[in-house]
Amino acid sequence: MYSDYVKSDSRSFESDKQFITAPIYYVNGSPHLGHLYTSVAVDILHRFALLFGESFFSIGTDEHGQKVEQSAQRNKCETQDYVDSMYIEFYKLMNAANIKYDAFVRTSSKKHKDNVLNFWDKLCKKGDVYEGAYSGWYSTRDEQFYSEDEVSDGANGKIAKISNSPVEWLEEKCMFFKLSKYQNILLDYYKKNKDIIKPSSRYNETIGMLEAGIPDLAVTRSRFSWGVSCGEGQVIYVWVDALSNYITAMENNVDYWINDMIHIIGKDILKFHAIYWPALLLSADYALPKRIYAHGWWTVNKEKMSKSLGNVIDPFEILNKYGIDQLRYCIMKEMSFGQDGDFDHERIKNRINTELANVIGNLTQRILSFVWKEYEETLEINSIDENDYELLKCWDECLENSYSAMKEQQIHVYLEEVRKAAAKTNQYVDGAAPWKCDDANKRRILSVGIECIKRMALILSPVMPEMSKKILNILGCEINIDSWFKSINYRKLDKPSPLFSRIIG
RNA sequence: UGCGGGAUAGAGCAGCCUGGUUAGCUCGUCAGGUUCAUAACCUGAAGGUCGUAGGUUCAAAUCCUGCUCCCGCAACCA
Repeated sequence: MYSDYVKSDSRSFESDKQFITAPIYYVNGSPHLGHLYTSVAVDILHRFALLFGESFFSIGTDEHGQKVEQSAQRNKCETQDYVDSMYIEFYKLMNAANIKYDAFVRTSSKKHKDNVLNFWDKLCKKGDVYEGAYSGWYSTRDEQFYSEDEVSDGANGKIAKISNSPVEWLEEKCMFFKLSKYQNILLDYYKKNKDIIKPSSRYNETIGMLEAGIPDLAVTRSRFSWGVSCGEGQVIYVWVDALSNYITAMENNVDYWINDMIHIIGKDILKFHAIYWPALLLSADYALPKRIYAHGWWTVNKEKMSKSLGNVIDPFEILNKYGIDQLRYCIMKEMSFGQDGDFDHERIKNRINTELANVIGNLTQRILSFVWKEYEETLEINSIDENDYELLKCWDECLENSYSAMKEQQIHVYLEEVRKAAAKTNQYVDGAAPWKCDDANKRRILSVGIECIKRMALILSPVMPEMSKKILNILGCEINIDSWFKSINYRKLDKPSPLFSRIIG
């Protein structure tokens, strides 16, 4: 019966590929919870996709711009030395959080700068870049020009309405990108492809911005030099520089990955990814992204996370405090992907104790230690009854539902599916009560239990790689989806120890 | 003025796009059960007129309109 079950339930999942990107982080400040969150989210989406097919994951650091230059000056060091030291912080975070990227792009690297010039060249050849003299209100802080109706009188002179940052009247020669040319093209495109920008509220926002009209973009700066020079004392606009990191990441495989770009971004950089970037891509004759997903922001105990409030969460500190796997799980479970969420130590603790220690950890422990105590040899499933079948079926559904949720970047839905299946398994063990059974039934029940543990470890491997590795090593399983339908093959177990310890106090 | 997000049991959320089972879930509370397991696990109960007023519909938490309240829109910044 079990072999029939395996046969009838083996299904092939669509094996496609994706090029998934995290933003490149601005090195003007230290890493915080937000950087950790974005990185982990993309890492999970990446690792999940890897179970079924191909995925390429890029991330990096944005190291150019006037503010970086100024920070370096304040710290009295060479700009390159300054960005090197900041880069290290982000690099460390990747290791500390077990982020398995394929490419880490530093915008100050030669490779990237060459690529930016190459990209720039394409825009110029297309005839989308023209020289103009810009006169307008310039904000150093925003690194941006504003028009007359975008500024107002502040206490100490003119300020930009949108950001309240001081502006000064400036006339400078610079190059423009014909962004307006792409306004209607993008509008049409998005209206025909409503599922590119997610969540849908961000789609609406983008349509709104496009309908409001987008003027041509000043894409060079001459007020500072820390960037990619395009001649005559001009430096390429940071966003043109930064966005093209995605091309740099693909190196020689642009043709291979370009059709499968999935950008995961914070909601603050929607405009750059949903409008500027696609326009630039069109200009350079590249394919457009197939998904742009903007996630929400963290508050801390319901307050905005900010330096002045002094409530910025240090990612290294909490990783160290709660554990890597635990924290990866908790921050993803804490908010619906796309919505804002709140960080609260009490809730993290609570979640670790209940969902991880009590449900997932304890379930694993009660089955493994039972088997460890009673059996010397392999426990394979050979016959199953109705209840066993129902339970295994439930895990298959979990797999399918998780798969479709993750196709839509619904990480929280996937995690909830797994938690539900784990709870079902606990119910099953209680109902079957193997501790009361004769040997044949005990073997049957525990073999099913082991199978469930294997599946749970497999499907959670994108979120908690270390925990999964620990279990799957015992059971002799590879981390790919074939293992789901392959029976396990293990020796006498080592004495199992709890996966997650409870946090007391 | 404006833009965006939100309002669902004591707390935190899902569901809303693609209206249709007794509106779900987690935590907490209360009462049982169980002992394989990390004082864990299982069962059951109490607790919501889904912010408000209308509209569309055979049917609305779900679609439409008005209103009220809350959060964000200085800097850092995912």
